[in-house]
Amino acid sequence: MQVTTTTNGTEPAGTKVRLLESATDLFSRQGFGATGIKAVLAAAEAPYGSLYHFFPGGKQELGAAALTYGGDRYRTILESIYPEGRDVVEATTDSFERAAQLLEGTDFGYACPIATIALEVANSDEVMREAAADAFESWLTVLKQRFVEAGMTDERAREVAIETFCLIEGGVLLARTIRSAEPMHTAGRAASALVAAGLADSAG
Amino acid sequence: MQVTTTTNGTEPAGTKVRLLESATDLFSRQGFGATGIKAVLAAAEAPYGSLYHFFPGGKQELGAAALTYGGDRYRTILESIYPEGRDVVEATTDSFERAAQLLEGTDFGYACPIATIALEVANSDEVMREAAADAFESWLTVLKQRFVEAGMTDERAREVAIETFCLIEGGVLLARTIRSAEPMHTAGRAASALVAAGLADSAG
DNA sequence: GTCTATAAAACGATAGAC
DNA sequence: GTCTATCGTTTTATAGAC
Repeated sequence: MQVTTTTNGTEPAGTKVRLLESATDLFSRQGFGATGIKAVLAAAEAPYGSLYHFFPGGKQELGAAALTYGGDRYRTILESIYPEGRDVVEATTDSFERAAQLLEGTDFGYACPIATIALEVANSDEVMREAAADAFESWLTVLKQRFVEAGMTDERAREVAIETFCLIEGGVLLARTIRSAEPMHTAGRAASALVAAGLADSAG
Repeated sequence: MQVTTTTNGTEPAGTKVRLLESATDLFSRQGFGATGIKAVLAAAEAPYGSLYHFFPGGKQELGAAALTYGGDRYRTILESIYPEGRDVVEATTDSFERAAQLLEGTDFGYACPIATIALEVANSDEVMREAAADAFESWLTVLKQRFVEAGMTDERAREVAIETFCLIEGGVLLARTIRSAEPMHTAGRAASALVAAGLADSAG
């Protein structure tokens, strides 16, 4: 009787989740290629062989699973920042301010769980690239849905979702590199303005 | 009599430049950690030891030099897209369309020469992080200068420069990951609108 | 079923031949 | 001054002990 199909078990699931959390954290902050599986195992306080037990496909399978895991986690956060009914301009401003605080609070160590890895594997690993693409699309879907509920057309809502995404990802990249939260504040104001413009256009 | 101080020499400089070009290309598309120096040397058709001859500091020095080299090259391109006197809204639209065409023309292999590496080293290699930061700041300076010349205040010009940067970098990240030029077109329209808004505000 | 000890390969770096 | 052959380490992956 196999119980390794779900991660909802009582005891044996713990190691797998710790592995995913460590992998998401290390891969996103140091890069996928630069992080050895040994470092992931050490951070998760897991024995060597457990990686190949939970992820028979080795580092690639762990990488793809970490992208899915990190993508799901941030989607949940996004849904909590944009609860149904909340003013979307306000929520947008809030999401950038939160990211800015997180960056400053972690000495600019906070990183997008997907971006670093996505840029590395976009042209070299199709399996991982698709996992990253699915994660990004799930975020865009959440944003689009909220914008539609706020009154935008489907087409306009997707555009504004993409604009918001680009500003936050570009902001994190610049903020981490120059070690300043300035880009997050600036990008946040621009995103809020674009969301407001999208609402105004659709309201005609 | 040493002639290794400049890269302008007749024959011996060729290898160094080829090394920098290969490094910039491979590091930005596959990642710094995932790319071995052997692969860089092979792409540059340079013998093994030449790397340590031109870059005694090894891989780190090559990485930092590649960031400076790639940063300078794109700054030159940026200056050609935003020549003095050209309408900055038009130039902004143009820069995103060019990036979109480049992405489609290279099967989404085109990548920012800095972004991938910057995300990898932002929290692990201070020397390379500073090289990446200098490159980004040099691009922002070009944009800001053109925006000031077009009539924006210093403060507003830097803000709009940052917004444009974030949209293009976020756009390239998303486009490469989902293998579609859609984000570049969408981000381009948003950037042009933000530049136009910046001009209108300053003209107020 | 869980983990440790080992193997084969690739890495960055260097010493020394030309 | 230019390059090749080699060193020691670290990497991923596996085979087999418990």
